[in-house]
Amino acid sequence: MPQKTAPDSFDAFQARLVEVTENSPKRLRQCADYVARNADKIAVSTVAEMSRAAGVQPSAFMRFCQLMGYSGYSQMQKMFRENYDRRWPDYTTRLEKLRASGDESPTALLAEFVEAGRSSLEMLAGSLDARSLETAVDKLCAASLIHLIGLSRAFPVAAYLSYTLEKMDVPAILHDRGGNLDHRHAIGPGDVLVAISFAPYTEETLELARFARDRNCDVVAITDALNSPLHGLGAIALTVSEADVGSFRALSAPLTLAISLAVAVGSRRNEQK
Amino acid sequence: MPQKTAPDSFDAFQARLVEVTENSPKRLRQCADYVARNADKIAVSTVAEMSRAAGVQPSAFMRFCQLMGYSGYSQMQKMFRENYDRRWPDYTTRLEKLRASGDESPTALLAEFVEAGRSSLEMLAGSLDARSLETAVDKLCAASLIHLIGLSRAFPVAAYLSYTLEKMDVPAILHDRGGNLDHRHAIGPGDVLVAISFAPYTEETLELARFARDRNCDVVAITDALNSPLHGLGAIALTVSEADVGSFRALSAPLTLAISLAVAVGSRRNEQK
DNA sequence: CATTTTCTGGAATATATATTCCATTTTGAC
DNA sequence: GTCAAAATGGAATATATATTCCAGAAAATG
Repeated sequence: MPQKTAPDSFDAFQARLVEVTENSPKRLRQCADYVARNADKIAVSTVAEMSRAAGVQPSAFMRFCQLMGYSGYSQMQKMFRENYDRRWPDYTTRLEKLRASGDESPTALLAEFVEAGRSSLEMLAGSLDARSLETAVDKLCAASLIHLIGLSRAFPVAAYLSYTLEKMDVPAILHDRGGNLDHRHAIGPGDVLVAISFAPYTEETLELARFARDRNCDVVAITDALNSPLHGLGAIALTVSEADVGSFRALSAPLTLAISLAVAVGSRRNEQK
Repeated sequence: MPQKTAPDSFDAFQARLVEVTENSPKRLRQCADYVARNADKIAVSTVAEMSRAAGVQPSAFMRFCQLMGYSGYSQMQKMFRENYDRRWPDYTTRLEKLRASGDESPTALLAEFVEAGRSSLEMLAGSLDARSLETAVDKLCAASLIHLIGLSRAFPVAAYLSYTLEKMDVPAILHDRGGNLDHRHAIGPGDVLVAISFAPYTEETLELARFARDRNCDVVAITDALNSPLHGLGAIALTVSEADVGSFRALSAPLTLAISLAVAVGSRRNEQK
């Protein structure tokens, strides 16, 4: 099986990995998938550690190494140790370099956004009100149907919530205005609306939130500032601010909040069943 | 002398190293000097290799380790391997621990996702290939029309790209499969496709990428692992991996990459006008 | 459904590597 | 220069780790 010559560069390794993944039995593919995500760990880990992390037996991992064209784990690891040098420089120096390379370059820009994202996440962890989060989870667990709305810049957050909830078998509907169709009358008693909006606040989102409130449905708001109009509706507000680069903002913090919310709700609901 | 507790951080290690160097016999100092210059090699080398490189016997190197406060080379190496990469103790096991300890509160979960997001961003800055990013920006600046596709979990990223590009007056179309309508024949010569997909890779995304390639359009791929099928298409690949919590992943890193890309393209195009 | 082939897990073994030990050499003090 | 103390190198041993092997399970084939 391991007729081909062993990949001796990172690129060759990558190419072979793609081939291998295509049609391989379950365990081998598990190895390939794990390795694809964690290739850098090979240099400093034992087969035992790698196989455990990949969720397979050491012997299965050995077979994977052979499939990749190596005589065994040791030979594969050797390749990584030899190429290990400057491939993954440490974060701080890398970031400085990225920034130094001129304001307008894409890498400098990336460095800025990475920094902004990191500090936004820090703020999120530090300042989100734990009690509001608890309440939001409680309400969403009790809901018969969860409605989601988020337009313009907030749309990716709403879409991701929709994806995650569906994956966890939690009934949820995304009001995405596709075809300019309205589904507001699907909002019934016992339902909860999650409304997501950042400045400048989309009127349609606010309006749906008002509609839900008038029908005595709870509203959970994911928004960006204390003066957001969503606060005025008596919504359970989760406030999350995102640092900006120039006038642009990534969505790291709101998305992280969203997935935490979804997973918390999903796992609690599935336990109750 | 080696009664002190073993240094468990790089700084502590360094401090101890200085002490040790001061008044030590010849061979031990040789070890200290070599290690001072090549500390990073410890994680991936054996005692034999280290001692040979330092010009001493393995046994001398062992004595050096003990002088440093460790029980032996293995313990010292362990410290370096653990600090080698900050995302180590992987999140799956941490979540298991968290669950085992009964702390299943949404706040704890949020903390996990925040941590995962922060380290993903760190990885993004540390490992993204600057040249690929440059090439991607060049191609996208030259494109007459930019096509975007990303389905399932990748959809929020595609949607956000679409939003940002439009805001910056860059002509772009999101192939979102709404109404199950296809728009592939809108892809013309001189256009570029940005295909976004994460495991498990969506067949429709791959297919559109193949279609674009067959029409001689460049494809920029935002994907998550080395074995992504998008690599096989000769696409300009931007690989970004996201740490997971349990089996869930937020999108902080891919989204940050996406907005950097969009802003870089947008501002360069607007300059050129 | 029976039969062959492939795949899998775990235990047994081989190998590499770390670690200790001790005879010999060097160093420093008187 | 002699003696004691410290340092050194290399061989012997212990330990960790990789690797192989095989019996049983699962899939594929006819």
